[in-house]
Amino acid sequence: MTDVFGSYVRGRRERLRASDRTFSVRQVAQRIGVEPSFLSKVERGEVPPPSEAKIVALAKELGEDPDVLLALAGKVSSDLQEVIRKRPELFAGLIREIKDMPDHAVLRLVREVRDGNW
Amino acid sequence: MTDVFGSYVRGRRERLRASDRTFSVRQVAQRIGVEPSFLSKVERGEVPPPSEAKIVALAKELGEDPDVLLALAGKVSSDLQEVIRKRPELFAGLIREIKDMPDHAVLRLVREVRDGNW
DNA sequence: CCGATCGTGTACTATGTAGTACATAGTATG
DNA sequence: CATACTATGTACTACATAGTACACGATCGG
Repeated sequence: MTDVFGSYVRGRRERLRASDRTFSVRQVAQRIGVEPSFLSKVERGEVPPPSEAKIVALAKELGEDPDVLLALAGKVSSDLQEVIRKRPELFAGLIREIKDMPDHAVLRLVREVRDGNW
Repeated sequence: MTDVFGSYVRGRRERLRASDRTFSVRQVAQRIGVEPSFLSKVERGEVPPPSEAKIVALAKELGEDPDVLLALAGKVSSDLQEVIRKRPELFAGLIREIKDMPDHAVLRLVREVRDGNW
C-alpha cells in the first residue's frame, strides 16, 4: 500500500510549513497531542496511522476533511458508523443500492435531499 | 449495555433448537468454526462479540440479517466501510444529510433509487 | 443405566493497537 | 560558531482482540 496516509500527511504538513514555521513535526505533534517521534514514524509509514481522535485533530490542524484523512487511514468515522448501527437494514440497504452509482448521480441525490424535496 | 448481542444470539439459537437438535452450542460452534466454550461465553456476554467473519457465519447459520447482527455487536460490515472509504466526501455527506430522516423517508429514498428514477 | 452429548469453567496465548520516553544526530540562524 | 530547534532511532509498555485447549459435571436418550 506504499503508505498513502503518511506521505499525504507529510506532504500537506510540509506545504504548510513553507509559509509557517510552526508546522514542524514537533509542534504539530504537540498540538495534536502525541510525541514527535510518533508523528515522525506515522508520516514515514513506519507505524500504522494513529487513532481516530488523533487523525481528526490532525485533519483540523492541516485544514483537511476529516472523513478523507480517515479514509486514507483505512477508517470510517465512528459517528457515521453509529448512524448505520442504529438502523442497519435501512442504511446498509441504501448504501448497497447506490454504491456503484457514479459520483454525479450520488451528488445529485445529496442535493435533491438537501434542497428539501424530502 | 447488558449484552444485547449474546442474549439475542442465544435466543435465536434456542428457538431454532426447539425444532432442530443440531442447534446446540457445540454443533453451531463447530459449524461457524469456533470452540464451544467460546460460543458459550459469547452468548452469555462473558467475552465481547467475535470477529466480523464469525458473526457473519453465525448470521447465516441463524437465518438472520448479517448487518443487524453486526450492529448488535457494535460493528459495521467491512464492505460497507469500504464503500465509504472509497468516496468519503460523497458518502459521508450523504449519510450526514439523511441521518435524522425518519425511516419511511429513507425507505422511500431507497425505493426511488432502486426503481430507476436515477 | 450408561454412554454420548451437552454446557461451562479455568488457564493460557498470539497478535495487534496505540502509543511514551529518551537519546542522538543533523540543520539553520542570529 | 554556538545554541537552539529539528527529525529520527531505539527500547519499552499497557491494553485490547480473538480466540484455543482441555477438563469437569450435568443431562438425555435408547
